[in-house]
Amino acid sequence: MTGRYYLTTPIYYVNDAPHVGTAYTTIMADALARWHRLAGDETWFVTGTDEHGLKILRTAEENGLSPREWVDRTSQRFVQAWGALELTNDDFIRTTEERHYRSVQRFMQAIHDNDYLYKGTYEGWYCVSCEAYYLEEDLVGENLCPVHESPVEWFAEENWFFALSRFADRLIAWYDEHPEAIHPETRRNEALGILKGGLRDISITRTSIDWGVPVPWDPGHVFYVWYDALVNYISAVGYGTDNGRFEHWWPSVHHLIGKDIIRFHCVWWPAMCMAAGIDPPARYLVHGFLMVGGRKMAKTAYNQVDPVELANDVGNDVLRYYLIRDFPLGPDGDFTYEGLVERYNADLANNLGNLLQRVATVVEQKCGGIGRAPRPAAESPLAASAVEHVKTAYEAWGRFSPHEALEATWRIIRAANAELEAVAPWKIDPGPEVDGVLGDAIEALRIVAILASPVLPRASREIWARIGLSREVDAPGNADLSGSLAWGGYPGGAPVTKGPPLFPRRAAE
RNA sequence: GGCGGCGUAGCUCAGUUGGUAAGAGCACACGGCUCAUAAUCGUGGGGUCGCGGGUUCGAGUCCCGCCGCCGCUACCA
Repeated sequence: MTGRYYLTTPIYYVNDAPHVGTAYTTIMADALARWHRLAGDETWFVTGTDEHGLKILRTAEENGLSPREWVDRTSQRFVQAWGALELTNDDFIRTTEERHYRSVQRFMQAIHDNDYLYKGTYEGWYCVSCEAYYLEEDLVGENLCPVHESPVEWFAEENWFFALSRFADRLIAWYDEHPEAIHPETRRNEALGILKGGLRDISITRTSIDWGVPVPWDPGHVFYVWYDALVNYISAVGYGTDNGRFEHWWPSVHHLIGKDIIRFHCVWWPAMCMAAGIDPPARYLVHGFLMVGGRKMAKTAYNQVDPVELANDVGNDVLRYYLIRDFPLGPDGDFTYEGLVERYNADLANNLGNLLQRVATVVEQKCGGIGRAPRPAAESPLAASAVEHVKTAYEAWGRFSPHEALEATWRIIRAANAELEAVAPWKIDPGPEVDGVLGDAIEALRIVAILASPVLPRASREIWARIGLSREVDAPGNADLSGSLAWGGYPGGAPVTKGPPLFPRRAAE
């Protein structure tokens, strides 16, 4: 299924620090991107930061910096966090970049040219922190913002409106024709619910500030931050600046988003695309929230865990494994340190790490440290189940269900442990039987390393090194059912080396 | 209020269009093994599938009502 795979995360608001919630989204995206590279797809993975708006302007002032200096500094926190977590994004888009300005202006100009914009007046109670207007009845206490409980301000300004209301029917029709566009289905229903409820035009420019992308046909206006932000998905691949490149990647895009921003991504954004005359994005992958002790890991809360600190503590691979194995892409999940340790000990230390260790020891004792080739599929008791689980894992990745893929992958590990137990090569003299079972076990490790590499990039490389393979475990195209993932790829004759435990057991706390 | 979703073993969850599947992993108990990170392998206990009705030869699986939790409700990531 070699194809083109353009994957995005939301761009993160630069005033906030990276937290486990944003790390979850970005790590999930990274794993999906790694899988698709592994499957031989031409892959482009982009994340970035959202850097406009009044809130940023004000915090910059509070810090005695120009907005430019402020966002240069704060966006680095994201660049550094993703670097520390060894994420493999191909680009990092910032909404304050020149290329983004040019794309936004071209894009909005196209919408304007197509007569979907008109001038109107908007006034109401405005919360600077939310960058949003509120209806009077939604305010709490003495004119306080319902989210921040801080005073709102009365704003009245003339701005440009986008005729979103004209797109409800077209969007419904489009989603009818593209039933796979939103995953999982429950989120698709939510989006359709929004559409069927009817849409209201929305104002998309501001005159009250100048920290934003200027409206090209009306000096003094800048685009409202949300509208400028969504365009990142096309500015990052050259819309209006490198159209050949844009057409290469669009619309074969997958937007990974949280369930809270469905309205913007599944309603506003495709409507904007239609208005500008380009295809709506092909697919949305909507994930749930990580909760801590049953509570939403809100970005405004103080009970946040620093994902880099956590990763430094437990290891990048381990954090990745926990987030991807324990939280299906869709529902909410409860993030706990205990859960992480439990998962780590059971799957990584006891199953995978220990399998590698015991195999290395027995190969050393019985085979002089030289790995044996696996038996042919027809003769190996392990092969049949391995092949089946490989297939399941492969398909699960394709279904955006990496947690299932990992579950299937670990079945191979269990089967390998069971076969070792059944034959007990450590009890018998060197010979064909010992060679066969050890070859099978090494072969299982080889295959598992490939399948797990999008989630455990470091450990997978280490496993391949220890079983004496020199090629890259994550070489593009290695996820190939009839190629590298087929039974029997381990050549035998390579040195198998023992090393320190891959994943030492952690004491529960 | 409206719309949508959820409620399955102690925990996290699977359960296609209703019919021998009430399951997996973890945890727990017992047994085996000792190559391995007190790891591993085997066996087992345990669930009225939120509650109450209904449809059906047969319902976690469909319908109605109720209870509990959650999301969205129209410019908060």
